[in-house]
Amino acid sequence: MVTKEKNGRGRPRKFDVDKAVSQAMDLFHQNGYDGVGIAELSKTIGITAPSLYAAFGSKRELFRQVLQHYAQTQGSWLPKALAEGDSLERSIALLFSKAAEVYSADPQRPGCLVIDGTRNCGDAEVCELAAQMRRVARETVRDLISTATNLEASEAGALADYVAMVLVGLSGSARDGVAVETLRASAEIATEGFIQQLRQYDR
Amino acid sequence: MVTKEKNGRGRPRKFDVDKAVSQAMDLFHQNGYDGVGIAELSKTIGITAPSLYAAFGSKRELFRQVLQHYAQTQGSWLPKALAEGDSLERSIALLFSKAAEVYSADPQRPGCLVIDGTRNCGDAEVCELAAQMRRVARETVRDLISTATNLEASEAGALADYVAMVLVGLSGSARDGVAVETLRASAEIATEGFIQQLRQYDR
DNA sequence: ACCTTTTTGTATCGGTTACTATAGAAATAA
DNA sequence: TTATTTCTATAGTAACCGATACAAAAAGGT
Repeated sequence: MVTKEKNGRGRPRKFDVDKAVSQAMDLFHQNGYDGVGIAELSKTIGITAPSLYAAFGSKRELFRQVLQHYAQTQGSWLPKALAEGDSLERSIALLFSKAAEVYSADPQRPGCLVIDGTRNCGDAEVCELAAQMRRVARETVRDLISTATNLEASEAGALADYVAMVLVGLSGSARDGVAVETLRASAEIATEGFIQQLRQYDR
Repeated sequence: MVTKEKNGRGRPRKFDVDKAVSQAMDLFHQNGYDGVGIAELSKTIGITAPSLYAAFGSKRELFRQVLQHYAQTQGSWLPKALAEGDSLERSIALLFSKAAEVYSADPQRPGCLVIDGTRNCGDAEVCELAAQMRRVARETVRDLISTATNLEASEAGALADYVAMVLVGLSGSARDGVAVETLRASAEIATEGFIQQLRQYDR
């Protein structure tokens, strides 16, 4: 990590903040934002509630840091997959198949934290945090489509919305317990739909 | 309704049970199972908590009745759409486009209660109730595919899983606030993927 | 009128939620 | 050492969770 706050004068803290964020990420990924309580968080991290609040301010702020950490670790496959393909079709195919694998890789933490971590969440601000990250991801996909083709903005947008819808479907299905191979098969069919529509736009 | 219990001996109840189930359905659809409390339920229905428990037994039992009511009203479009199309391709196209409309018809209750109502739900039994209904829907789709084509069981199953994944994607996207037209466009692309894969299997 | 049955409202149960006031413990700086 | 800073633990806040004990109220049966 870049932020390595130098030790001040006071008593040094007994736990690793980065590790705590990572542990919190796992919990939120498993049970969603509302499904994880301060008691479970502090117990898992191994500190008491006041220490947690001294370090992160609030459950909401902790989740904000968790989302950033997620984007830099678990969620980093998305921009990578988009950059790897040698063509737009291959990039999307890679995106969908990678999603199928990643979303079902850990049976205890299926799906995507950004997509499903705040579903049915009562805290509107927390929902907005995840929504913003989803918007960024959608724009990344849309920009790739725009730069790789000569499509109109509305057409590139429609394709990006379709990609987003498929990712939501794969994440939710993984959360419902659908197996990897099943997910991958659905991802391939979804890829064919994308290619088909792309060619229809492109002519 | 069929069940019209004749008035017994005791004090007559002051509220309509069916109407109460309908109101509870709306609340659960809006905020998910865990997102609705007994206080909100009883306040909306217009009764006190003891009356609610006397009529339904528990929050879990109330939700069970809500799911059945949902299947008979809001969710009845699914088997209808599957039966209406004059071909398998048309049936799936109808299914997806109908889903896009229904899931975003009411901005206050987007998506599907069965798909997203128990997402991140802490009660495992309640999750299983919804999961069972999803399984029934998947089998309905699979049976239609099997009877309409000469595909192997695994191929029909893969197509049914794809259809389920798309429905999850449409419901979740609707819940994320995606507009009707956007949803419909994604549904059409998803339909093309289905048709493409169907033809590939069929040859 | 009296008894039985069922629903009603009041008031509350124990448990959990996110969060914090207070004070002591452990480190550094002077 | 003394003072300052910061973390830690104990204990507790008010509000909410699902679910109830209790008794009065309102109906039918006899």
